[in-house]
Amino acid sequence: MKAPRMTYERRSVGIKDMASQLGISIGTVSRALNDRPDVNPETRRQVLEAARTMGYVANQSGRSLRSGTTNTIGLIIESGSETATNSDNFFLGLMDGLQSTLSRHQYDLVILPYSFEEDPFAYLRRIVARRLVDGLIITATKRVDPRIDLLTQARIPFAALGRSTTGGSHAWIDLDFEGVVRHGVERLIGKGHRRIAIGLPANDINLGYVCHDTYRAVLEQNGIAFDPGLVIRARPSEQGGYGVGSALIAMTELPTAILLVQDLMALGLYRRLTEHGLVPGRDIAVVGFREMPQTRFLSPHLTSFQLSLRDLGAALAEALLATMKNQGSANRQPAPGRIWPMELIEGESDSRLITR
Amino acid sequence: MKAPRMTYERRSVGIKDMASQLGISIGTVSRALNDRPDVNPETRRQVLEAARTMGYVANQSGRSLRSGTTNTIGLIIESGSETATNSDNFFLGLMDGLQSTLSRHQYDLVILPYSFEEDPFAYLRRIVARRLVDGLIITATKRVDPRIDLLTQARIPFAALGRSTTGGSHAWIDLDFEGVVRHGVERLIGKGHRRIAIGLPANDINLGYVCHDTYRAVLEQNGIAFDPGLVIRARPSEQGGYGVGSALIAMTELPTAILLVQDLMALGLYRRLTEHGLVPGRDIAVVGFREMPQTRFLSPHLTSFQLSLRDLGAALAEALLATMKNQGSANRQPAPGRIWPMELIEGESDSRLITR
DNA sequence: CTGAAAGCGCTTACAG
DNA sequence: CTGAAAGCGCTTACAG
Repeated sequence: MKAPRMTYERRSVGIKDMASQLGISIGTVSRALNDRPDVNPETRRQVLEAARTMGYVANQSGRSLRSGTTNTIGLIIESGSETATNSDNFFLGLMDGLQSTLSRHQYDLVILPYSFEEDPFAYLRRIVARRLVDGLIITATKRVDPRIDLLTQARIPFAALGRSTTGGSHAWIDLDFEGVVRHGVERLIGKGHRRIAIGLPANDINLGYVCHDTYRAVLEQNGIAFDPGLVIRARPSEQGGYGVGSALIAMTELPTAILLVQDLMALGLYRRLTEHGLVPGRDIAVVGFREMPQTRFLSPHLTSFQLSLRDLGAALAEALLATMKNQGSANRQPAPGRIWPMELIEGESDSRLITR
Repeated sequence: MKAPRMTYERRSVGIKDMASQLGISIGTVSRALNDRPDVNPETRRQVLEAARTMGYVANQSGRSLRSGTTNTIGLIIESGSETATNSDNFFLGLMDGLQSTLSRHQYDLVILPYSFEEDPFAYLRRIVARRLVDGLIITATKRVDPRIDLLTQARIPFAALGRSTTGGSHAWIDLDFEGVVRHGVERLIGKGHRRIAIGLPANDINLGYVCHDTYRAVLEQNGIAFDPGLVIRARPSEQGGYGVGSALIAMTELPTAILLVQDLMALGLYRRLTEHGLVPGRDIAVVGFREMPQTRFLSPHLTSFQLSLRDLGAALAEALLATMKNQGSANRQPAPGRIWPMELIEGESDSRLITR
């Protein structure tokens, strides 16, 4: 009543092959391979040698089924959406940092993309139920995000890129939007600007609030009246930045400065200003958000903020690994959230004094 | 001698829970869930209902171990390298097309990133041996690529993005570099250009050959002597394009036109030309390679070639699925290679007549 | 149409 | 230090 071998053609060398080749039991092979202490050094040597020559690597399904772990961490990202298409090199940089840190801890990274047409919650539920991964990094975290409750309940260790009001003690890292807005606005005020506009992405409510509030607070702390007309919301893309440019031009009086809180907007803004005969840095001071390959070539050089995506990825990986270690222990520590600092890089887009 | 449950905390509902809840055997539960024909419709209904309410999804490891398949397709990409950082939205677009086609065939897509510091061959070998996926898409295919032999030997179905001289009958799709060069050069000749430079990526030998040969052939077919001094090799990035600009400027006589066979080069070239007081389209005709978000904003609009990344991803998925179906059947068809056409989009960067 | 049972490839507590 | 054996969660040929 032996079930037929379904995978005959693709059969690769298994632990039994190793054992019979070496004339020892599969248990010993397994122990040697998994660095158990109680193995004769010579036996271990032979096993490792045989694994190398026979090309043996443990079948992950067998291993996972038995041990309950997959040694795999998943990074969940949205594919195909406008945001994703534009966030492009952000994720590739992040992946690199995640990857290098995780592999040092014997974890593999897999990226799990869900289409923007799909329900992110349903997708995540499937991933969780299938037990594909030991831990997860979620991105595009929403202000209210049911995925956080799902993962907490399922007791899957995870770390979130982005703050949320959902949940309470999960690990997260978010970019320092307050810091960017505060630093940017204070810098412009310091250079004598009083009419300072701000360009915000229209898509993410949480980020929008954070930036808006900080912007207003910094102005008022400096005795400048908040003018809601100077808050411009646009899509998080070059196109959005172009729209920000149009909005500026349409104002009865052009602000002397603008701060953008989305990386790609600067491209469209520069283009719109140039089309209109305005020169960034001469006619209006511009401070951008994140320095990236595309903005590095803007002329005049854009003053903006820098972060190491690789380091951010590494920090996310560390946060997740800490959660996983913590999960096992008796007295759980609440996982801390963390604000990721960004460093101002001075360009010439806001260096000149502008008076009107 | 029962092994202790290691995964107590994270235990989720399994097939046994379903069976005991419904008062039937696990075999019947499995059959109902897997759409076997020989199940009482009412039983099936109850099972599906219970799966929904209890949140049951089959554990992938159990399933894989038994069936020998994972229902997962892997896309292998390099993370962290210069190429990857710049290829950015290319992969996100591709993923979207792969994803949507694969999910229609009940496959999940996972992205398997390897660090540029890692040996791609060793990485692939591990993936293969662990039996993580049922099929693979490999990218950044080299002219001579040992990965192809590895996968062929291991009998893992795969499709390659990019041509190779390695292997013979595997599925692959490559962009139509000949077509782009032929079309681009002929177009420029048609507009009266005789001194036409070409900017090629310095990194990929195969692509370099293909483009170089086509460039030369088209020129000679049109009675124009090939001048090796007009072939400029540079890194596949904005920086590289900037260097191409410098090389042009350094020539004793500026060519009247240039064709770039890498998408990002146009950005750097525009910048370098502008810095030097030259206007693309007025002082030198420029034809770019692939239209992408970053080049869409160049002024004057860049004449370049367009492709749908989503469609390309879908085609790669189809090619892989055909291979997988084929693998089982008795008389194997050789999997065909395919050249992916790109469509010229007219801009103003090469519309004006330039005489010197 | 359904149940009982084998077995996929591993890891590991236990006995020696 | 090693072997024999149980069992992780499934799928499926077989018997009824």
